[in-house]
Amino acid sequence: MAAKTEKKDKKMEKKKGASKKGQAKKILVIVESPTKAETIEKYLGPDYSVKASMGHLIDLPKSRLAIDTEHNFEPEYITVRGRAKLLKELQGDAKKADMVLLASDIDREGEAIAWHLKNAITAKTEKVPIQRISFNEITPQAIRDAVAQPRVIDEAKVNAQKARRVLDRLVGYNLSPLLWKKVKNGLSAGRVQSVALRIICEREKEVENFIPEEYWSLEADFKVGKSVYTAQLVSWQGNKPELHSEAEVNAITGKIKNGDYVVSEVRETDKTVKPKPPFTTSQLQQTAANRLGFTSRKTMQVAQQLYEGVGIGSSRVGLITYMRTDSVRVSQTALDEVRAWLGQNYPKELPPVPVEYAVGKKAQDAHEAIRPTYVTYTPDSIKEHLTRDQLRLYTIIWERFVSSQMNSAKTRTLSADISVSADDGAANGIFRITGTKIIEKGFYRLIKLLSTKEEKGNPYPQLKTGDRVTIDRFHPEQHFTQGPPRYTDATIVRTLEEKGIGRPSTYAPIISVLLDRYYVTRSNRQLVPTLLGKMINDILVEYFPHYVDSGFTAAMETKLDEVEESQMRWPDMIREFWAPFKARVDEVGKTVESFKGSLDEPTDYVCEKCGKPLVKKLGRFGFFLACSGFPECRNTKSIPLAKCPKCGGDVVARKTKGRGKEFYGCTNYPDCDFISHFKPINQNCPKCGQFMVEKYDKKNGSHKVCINPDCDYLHSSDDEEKAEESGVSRQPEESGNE
DNA sequence: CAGTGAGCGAGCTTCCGCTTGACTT
Repeated sequence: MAAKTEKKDKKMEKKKGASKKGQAKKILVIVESPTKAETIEKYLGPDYSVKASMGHLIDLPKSRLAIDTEHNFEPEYITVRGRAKLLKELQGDAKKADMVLLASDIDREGEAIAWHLKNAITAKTEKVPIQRISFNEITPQAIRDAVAQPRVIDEAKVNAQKARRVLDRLVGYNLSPLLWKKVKNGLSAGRVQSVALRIICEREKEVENFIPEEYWSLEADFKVGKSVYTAQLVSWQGNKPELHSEAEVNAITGKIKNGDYVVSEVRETDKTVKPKPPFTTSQLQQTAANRLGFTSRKTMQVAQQLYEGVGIGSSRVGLITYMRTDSVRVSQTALDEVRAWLGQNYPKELPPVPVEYAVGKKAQDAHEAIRPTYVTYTPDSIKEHLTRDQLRLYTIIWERFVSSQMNSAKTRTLSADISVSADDGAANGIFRITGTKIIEKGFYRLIKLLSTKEEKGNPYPQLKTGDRVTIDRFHPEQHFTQGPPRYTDATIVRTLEEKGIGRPSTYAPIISVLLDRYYVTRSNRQLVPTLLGKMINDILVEYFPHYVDSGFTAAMETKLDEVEESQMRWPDMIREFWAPFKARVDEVGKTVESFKGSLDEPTDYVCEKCGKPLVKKLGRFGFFLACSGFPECRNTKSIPLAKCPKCGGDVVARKTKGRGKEFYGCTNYPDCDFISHFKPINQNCPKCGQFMVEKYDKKNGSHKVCINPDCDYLHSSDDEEKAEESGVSRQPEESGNE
């Protein structure tokens, strides 16, 4: 199998020969993650040696298709570039061992990793027995059980992975070159990224087509004794009020301003609020985005740090379980621990039996939920050892897990209707006051960073039917209907997960690839497709609608299940897909005109050399402005992002020589040395008029700051607040499990 | 803190999913 690099390795093998010292032979266990290897080695003791493969070592080559479409789609596997050394080490270790236990993850990919490892080891030595073990939690008991029940590799599962891999390769490596030919070199398309792009583009169309409409709301303050309550007009003449203009509002207030107001009905309803389940990867990314302003990528980076561990005292402590998971399952050990901790600290909020959560249908369930490894490390107790970002992410993980095993909260909502008849008696309206209070705190006692205003309650009116109240003043307010919100990291990840597209390990990279290809830009946290992105999407949707649809992935998964249950042979599955797909690729390649040349985006900028308009183009280094008079006029310039506060010139994006990190400098350099490491946002400081930037730093997270060092506008603002201001807060925070 | 684009060329780009460092500043 792993043909390519093996030949070279064989020579080395003979020289090393018999094991040197009288080292006692051991059982070699191979897992995927080195952090896991460390932990498991501790659990298993001195007879075992645990090593990590760090994911796949054997895969398709990057440089060519490597699928024999003429002969049963046989893939040509090679050792992944840069992994030969590690593979050789594992082969060497295996040779010295008494037995090898392949303990890669329990999902499709893990089974394939085990299979490749087995082949690679067998190619070296056939003497060592190789078996497969699996566990889906890292606890001493689970590991011991797994070791006691070794099994053989599940070939059907491996075949399902092979089919998945081959299918993705065929789609990606056929569609991408078509785009190079028809649009531009270096572009890409694939089963997952193209659907993500499509989802974003379709939403953008809705945003573009949305026509805001004016409407008005009418609130009123009422005095009851010394208290003042704000109420909303909910009914007028027996109907829900639809107010389109100030005049309509004034017509109402005119009629009722001297009316009699009496409480006509008071209702109280109680609601049980259940705690949310512990985090999966997708939920963690969503919550960290909404609460902390983190991108998916940043969430995963910080989570990785917590997983690998931080120095506490003299030792390194892994603070959370594995961060790439689709399951909310929790080990019995962890349940016992959290219940013991709650018994000590919140005995009244400890339910008699553990709270259970259903694992999602699509979950492969190879790992536990993301939870703190030790509940006793409360966020407060370890805050000195963590950076601000680590602490905040750890805090939401800790709060979410601990609260998930606490009692539900109970809230009571009072809704009081205040009726008014118009002066002439011919009209009537109802204003409604609502107030909520918490009557049983339950898990609300614990959560702090995760709590919302709603959970904290709001003023609870003391009113009963028949009370007379007096009007204090009206607050008419103008509004405009809002279009659908653009996707953010949080909402695109939620949507992809719902549709079964992508995996926990790929949610963040999917967003990154759309940004890297310039298909999408991020603007105030929103994902906005570029002209290029829209064009690519239009092409794919027009010519390959079936393959860039979430239904394609769903159908694929169904068939992979059949392969996994040995009801279908994997080459048959691929063949079924391949014939029509390939025919379509060829046809489009032959018949469809090139789109090159229609990529330029008109702008309002004018060429200072020849007076013609400038157009926005995409080059190897991103977008830039070029004269539409090309080739007569070859003027080009960078896109101005803001006015330079030092000299009034243009601030543009630049990349450093070394690794191409973006920064923002004045075009008048070297005459003007203004430079900013932070990207100007399309907003000027209301205090001093200079431009503002979005800053990310360890101390403050992400926040808007005025670029002027002498101006303190918004210097102290925090991401949590910002996340709510940024216009995306209307979107429900997480997938509705209410 | 350069220069980017299109025509002949020449060779390269690309997928999804599993894992970390090794790079810079």
